[in-house]
Formats: sequence, C-alpha cells, structure tokens
Amino acid sequence: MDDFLSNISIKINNDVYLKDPASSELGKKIISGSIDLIDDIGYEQFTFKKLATQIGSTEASVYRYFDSKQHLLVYIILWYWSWMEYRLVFRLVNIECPEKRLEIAIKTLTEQIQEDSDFSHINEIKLNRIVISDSSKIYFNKNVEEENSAGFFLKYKGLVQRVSDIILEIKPQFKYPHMLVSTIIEGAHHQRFFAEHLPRLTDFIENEDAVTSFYKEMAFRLLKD
Amino acid sequence: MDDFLSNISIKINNDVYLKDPASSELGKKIISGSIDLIDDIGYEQFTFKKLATQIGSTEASVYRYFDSKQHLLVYIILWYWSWMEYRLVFRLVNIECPEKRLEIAIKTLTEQIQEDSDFSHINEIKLNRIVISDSSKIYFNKNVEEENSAGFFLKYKGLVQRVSDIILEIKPQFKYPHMLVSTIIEGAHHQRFFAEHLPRLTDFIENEDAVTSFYKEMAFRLLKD
DNA sequence: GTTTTTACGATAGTATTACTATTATATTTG
DNA sequence: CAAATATAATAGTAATACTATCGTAAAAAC
Repeated sequence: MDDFLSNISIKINNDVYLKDPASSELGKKIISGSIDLIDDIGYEQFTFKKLATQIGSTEASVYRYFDSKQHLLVYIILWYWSWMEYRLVFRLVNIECPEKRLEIAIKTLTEQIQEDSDFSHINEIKLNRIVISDSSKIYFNKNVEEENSAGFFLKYKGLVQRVSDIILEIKPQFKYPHMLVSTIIEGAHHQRFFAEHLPRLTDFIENEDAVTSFYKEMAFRLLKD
Repeated sequence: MDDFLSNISIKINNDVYLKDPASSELGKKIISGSIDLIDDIGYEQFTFKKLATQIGSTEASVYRYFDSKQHLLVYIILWYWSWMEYRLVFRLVNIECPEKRLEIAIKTLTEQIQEDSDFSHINEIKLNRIVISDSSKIYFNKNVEEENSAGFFLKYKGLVQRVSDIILEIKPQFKYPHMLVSTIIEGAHHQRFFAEHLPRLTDFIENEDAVTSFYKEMAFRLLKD
C-alpha cells in the first residue's frame, strides 16, 4: 500500500486494553510479538509469559496493557477489521456501479492476504492466518453478551452493514443481506483453513482462486431476480 | 424418532477415548453430564473436576475415559455427526428425485433441533447448541493435522461427501460441491448463533426459518444452469 | 533544574487447571 | 471362591492466569 498510509494509525475501542499499546514501544512490541507467537504456536498455547520472554519483557508488564489474552486477541482482530474496512473503502472510491462495488467488496473480504503491506509494525499475512483460525473464538463463548455490550463487535458489524448496503442497492427486496455478507466472510475463512488442513471439505480449481470465485458466483446468483 | 431406534447405538472412533463411555453407566453419565455442563457454563470453563462433582464421581475416574477435555469434546461432536448422518439417511429413504433429496438434506443440516429425540441418554437440543458454539474448536488449533490423521473428522467429511454427491447428481459440472456443503453447514451454525447473540449479523423473517430458507435458496440458485 | 509522575523490570505469590500416580474397596467374571 | 476389573479417595506436580510490591530510570511538570 502507498507510503503515505504509514502515517495513518488505526484506533481501537479503548475498553479492550488497559493501556493503549499504540502509545509506546513496548506496546507495539506486545502487538507484533503476539501476532508472531500466536501464528507460530497457536492461540491455545500462547501465554503472556512466553510472549514476555520472546519480546524481552516481563509478564507483569504485558498485564499492564491487557488484562487477559482473550482481550489481546480481541484487540488484534479489531485492528484487522479496521484495516479491512480501510482497504475496502479505499478500493471502492470513485466506483459507481453497485455490481462492480460488490464484486470488489467480495474480493477484498475473501482473498488471501499475500504480502505485508508495510502499513505498520503489524504483519498482515500472519494476522490474516490468526483471524482465519481464531477470530470466531472471541464470540463463541459465554462472554459474548458482555463483550457485545462493550462494543467489541461494532467494527465487524459496521463492515457487514456496509456491504449489506451495496447488496440492497442491487436488489432492494433481498431478504438476507446480512446473512449473505456474514456467510461470505466466515465462509471464506473456513474454506481457506480447509484448503490448508482439511482439503476434503473444500474444492480446488487450477489457476484460479476457488474461494473468491465461489462466493462471487453465490452472491450474484442470489441477487438475480 | 421411532421407539425401535433406541436400540441402535452409535459407535465412535475408538482413538478418541481411553475406555468406551458407551460401555458403562459411569461412561454414559460422563457423556450426558458433559453435555449438560458444557451447555451450561461453556467449553472454556468446563473442567473434569467440575464434571466429576456434578455427576458424583471423581476427576481421576473421568480421566480413565478421556485423556483430555478436547478429546471428550471431539467424542460428543463425533456422536452428533453420526446421529446427523443417521437422521439424514433415514429421511432420504425412498426419495428418488435429487432436487427433493437435496432439499431434505439442507433442511436436516440447517434446522434447529427442537426436541430431544429420546434416541439415547443424550440431550440433542443441548448437544446442538454445543456443536454450534464449539465444534470449530476441534479443528481451529495446532493439532488439526494430528487429529485428522487419527480419523477424527472422517464422519464429518463423509457427511459432506454424501451431500456433495446429491449436488453432483443435479449438476455434474458444478465446480464447488464440497465448498457449498461445508458453507451451508458451518454457515447455518453461525447464523443460529448470531440470531441468538449478535442479531445485526443476520436477518429475521416473520413466521419463517430464515436460516434454512436462505441456504436452500442459495444452493438451488447455484445449481441452476 | 529539581520534583513528581509514569513506565517498566524484577521478583514473589496465589488459585486453578490439567493432568499422573497410588491405594483401598466394591463388583463382576471365570 | 479366586481373580480380574472398575471406581472412589487421596495426593501430588507443572503450568497457567493472574495480582501485588518494590526499585529505578526516564519523561513531564513545575
């Protein structure tokens, strides 16, 4: 992504952290170190102690930024969705045709992140893998209601709403715009994971990104009259 | 479900348990007790100690059946998919028309389980809620490859294959049969969860099961030529 | 330019979790 | 009746998920 973007920083809901990790060097190391470590050993094996060792700090210092690893995960996933929304808005600038807009949106939401955008200290390729494997863990638990009240899912909902609006432009009487969008986003995550680890649950097409093609075809067929 | 079915028992891959829980009273109490407790407090808060207290046994005794709570979760989810396949096969008996078969399959896989079928000591309503919230946790971790080699996902893959075959009967040149089926299954789980906890991510239609309707429409539109 | 705040590292400590091991007793099977 | 098996009871361990205290260095405020 263009150079000037490195000056733009992404702000995250402050209920999720105790001290803003974007506000200090240690904070940034906590974030980039977590992304490296979670991608490496998995969220379940990840602990603040291991993270502290890796970044040359202490457990207690990490706890000054986040009160649990769950909240740290929420933070990095929120960051991801903010980044995604930014990318999406950027790509849609000056595109008028709603069909074209939807096509771009689906591609943006379902494609595999191939390169680190140098947008920040965050490695987006690793982050994308974490989002695929772990993002559902932030809501598939008994604290959903509470986290929802704290606004942890607003970014995600906003993104779903944004794409739903394009859908309703194309077909105003369509009854399932949110379902369609959340099915595409979550579905693409699943299919990427299956392609890597459980290939019998998905399909491959040579020289083509089958995931993006599938969800595009799905959406446009659903929106025909 | 018909009475005579209570004589049919579901056999689960024996790599998942140390001692077959179907073989003893304690084993059955472990399974039905886990389903109650996980549904009640959530998988993350669930421990063998709490389970033992609830069923009036001891932690060590539970460990003689399962070497970890992860494996116990795999067991109950495997049981669910076996039960689901059974239900599906049963409902498809004597139905010839592939379109009708697919419609029944989608309804079976996406509908909400409304009543305990008395099929066994297992409460299928609670089990269905657990599958919705927790089934992805059995593969979204760093042990997938290992668990896959142990055959933990064979039942699920078999079910996906079974429905894919129906799809290919309807449209042999369709490129994404497995993707479509796994999208429907996982998508329906997500939508049920969203409807309950994050309603802005889904849609509601009065006097209609929007989830089943949506995935039916999706499938049939994709299979038109 | 000193005081005061703050940020962090170092260290210690706790309750809980996820197990393993041992023994005693009750029940089933041969 | 003997032998095998299943379970309850108990103890113990390493790791996890935190909380608390303290000293010091650097940054901010006065």
